[in-house]
Amino acid sequence: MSSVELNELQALDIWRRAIVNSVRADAPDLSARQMALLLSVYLTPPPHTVRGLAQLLNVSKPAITRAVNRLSELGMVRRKTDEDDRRSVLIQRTVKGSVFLREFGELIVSAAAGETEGSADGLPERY
Amino acid sequence: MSSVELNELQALDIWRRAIVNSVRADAPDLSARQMALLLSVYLTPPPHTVRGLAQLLNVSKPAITRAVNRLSELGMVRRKTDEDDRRSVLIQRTVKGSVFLREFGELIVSAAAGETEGSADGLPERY
DNA sequence: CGTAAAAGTTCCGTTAGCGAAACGAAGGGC
DNA sequence: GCCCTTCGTTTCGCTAACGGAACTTTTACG
Repeated sequence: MSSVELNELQALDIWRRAIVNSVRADAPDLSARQMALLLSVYLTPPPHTVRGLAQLLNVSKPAITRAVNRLSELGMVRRKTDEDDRRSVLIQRTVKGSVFLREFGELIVSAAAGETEGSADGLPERY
Repeated sequence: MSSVELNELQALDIWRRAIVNSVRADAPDLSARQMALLLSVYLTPPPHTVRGLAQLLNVSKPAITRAVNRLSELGMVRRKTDEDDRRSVLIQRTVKGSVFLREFGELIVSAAAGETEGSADGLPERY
């Protein structure tokens, strides 16, 4: 089961509901880069290094360093030097980050659930 | 048809694919606030005022002004003073914003399409 | 009118982020 | 040991964004 069929408008509207609710709830105002990094760390298999993430996101290494700074200030990610190659820094998950993403996932799910039933609140036909 | 059933992990993974591809494609690095504003302007019925958006997103009016500044520099949104109440400024859609969101919608749709088929590239079971 | 309210912007000091270049620390080859 | 590469961070000058107070313009109300 669990088929995932969407047209663009539905998809965008789900995205809108989720992100609007997240902003309303006063969640940290993460940039697209920061969010992409966070999700990559949590949803793709480790290890995650600065250079790997820079390559994955097609962004400079300093940009990754800064995003990791921000996310680790928020406690959503943690640095650990790789003992097998002490030049490398491993970006690791934290409990706080897991909690944040779980809640964010719930936000998306309920946004998607609200989307199809009735499609209540007058969306425009075009955009 | 077009049932939208998701569990949290699927939802987050779709979100990840979409946002990672967007970042990789060198799309403007919008913050959550900016994205929420953009989507609200395009997907909910007008009129959209600074005041209304501030209330919708639960942020201050200056924060909206700044987000509109950024988005209008990018050409994705336009200001128009309301002739019926010249204190108000209407935030309007633009062609460029429509194009951006259409592409972004396609990104989500293909992220969702790639999600279920095979679920190929080893996601971790937990997060 | 005249004063109050509302709407949006601008100012203030501060903080975060940018790309490019340079840097120190660690590893690999020989 | 030595050199060269790799890895991540730091520095540089600069731009964007922050919250909050103050301000301008416009409207509403006596």
